[in-house]
Amino acid sequence: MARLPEYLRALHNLADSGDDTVSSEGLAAAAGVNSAKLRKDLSHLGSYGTRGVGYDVALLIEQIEYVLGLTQCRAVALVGIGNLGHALAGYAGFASRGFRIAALFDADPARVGEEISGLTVRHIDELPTIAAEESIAIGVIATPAAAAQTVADQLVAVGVTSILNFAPCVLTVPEGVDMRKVDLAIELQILSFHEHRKAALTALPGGLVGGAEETDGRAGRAGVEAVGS
Amino acid sequence: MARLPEYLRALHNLADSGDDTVSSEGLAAAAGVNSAKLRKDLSHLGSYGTRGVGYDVALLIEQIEYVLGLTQCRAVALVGIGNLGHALAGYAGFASRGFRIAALFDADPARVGEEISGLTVRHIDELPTIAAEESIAIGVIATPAAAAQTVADQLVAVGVTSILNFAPCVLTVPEGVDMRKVDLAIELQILSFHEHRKAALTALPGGLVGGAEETDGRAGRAGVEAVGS
DNA sequence: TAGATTGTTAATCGATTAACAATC
DNA sequence: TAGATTGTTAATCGATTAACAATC
Repeated sequence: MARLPEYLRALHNLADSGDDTVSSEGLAAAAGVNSAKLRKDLSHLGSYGTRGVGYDVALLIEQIEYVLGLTQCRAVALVGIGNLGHALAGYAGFASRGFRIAALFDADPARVGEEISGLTVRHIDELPTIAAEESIAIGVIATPAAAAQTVADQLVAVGVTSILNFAPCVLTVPEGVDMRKVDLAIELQILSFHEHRKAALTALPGGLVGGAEETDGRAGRAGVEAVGS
Repeated sequence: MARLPEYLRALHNLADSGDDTVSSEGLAAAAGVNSAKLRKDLSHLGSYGTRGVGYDVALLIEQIEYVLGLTQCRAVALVGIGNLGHALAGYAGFASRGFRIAALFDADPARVGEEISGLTVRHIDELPTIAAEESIAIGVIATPAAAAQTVADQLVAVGVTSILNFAPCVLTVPEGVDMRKVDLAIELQILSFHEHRKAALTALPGGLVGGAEETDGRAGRAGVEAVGS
């Protein structure tokens, strides 16, 4: 299911290129996955392909958008207008994919009142009022870690049941509230691990260097997968 | 392995609280995982716990940092200094967790020369020179999708073997180059799916409302897991 | 010794994927 | 009909987790 958005993006690209039909092989390549996996994923949506032909691009876009609930534009509240919050507020990719940033909040009075791409930053205390006015569906937390749990509680209190957390901490929410997390530093740390591993491999006594890079790479990956990467 | 950074963060919090020992149960709770999973993960690093006592916080931090290769500070090159690039360049969370943003690049001459938190934006053509000077270990791509593959190729050409991609597209890199992807719009689309599902559940004919929320929530989750979320 | 907690086993579960029958 | 491609089966693989022996 988490792969449907990736398929959707690939399908939009295909539609823009003028293709109106695509095989599982072709779409899988565009989305960077195995074609059997793609067919299995799509079969969960129902049967929208034609054997011997492929999938109708426009129809599949329609179906995936329906399943993802993208046929209605969802209102997003963004809390924490620091560096990252500023970037998210101005990120064009949200609007172009069915989301509307409907309100910006911060706890710092110095930031309240600032205008960012057409929206005024409100104080977090105004959340209940504005959440009702704008029927906020999704909350995005871009505050420091210390404030994040309080903000999550406030979002839940006004009825938000989907939260995207950028703060580097674990948040607790009630059953029924969906929470996703993006931690930029953790992404780098995972890459750092791979760097470290690759460095260790090339330093191995008797290890091959240069031309044998591919083979080494494969061996290294297998080792990583064994510890659960 | 992808969970080690999360454990590390929890351990740092514990150390700051003055704890010098922690049980698998306690650390698992702080990191938001099952304690059996945590013990299994840690056992892959070697045996650093004491039966009947728990784990030594300082020792475990040391071990995880070693495995993740965080004992050396890694130099990061950031390419694409738009909205998101600005935020990443100023993000304090990188420096505090063992990474140094060593260079900023953009292809737009209008952006070259701008100064952001002490660094001057360079033209992407200067990448080969500066990558060598700063021994860049990790590349971060925050360009529009259309430019991302070219940038990835350029990074690979100067010897970067770890890339974090924020552009909403699939990138192809040679064997041996590690690639991670963060797509902010996809995160929202996944939340949108859950919103859609929850709305469908409450609208079910004969569906329970109000007090039965928890039970509904569980049923909903089970249904989602069945389609592979 | 008694209590606590790790490290590991083994069972379970879900995700992946090759292969192929169904069918356009 | 022949070729192509889906939808599904079944085998495989890895990840999760309860349970417990080892041991501090």
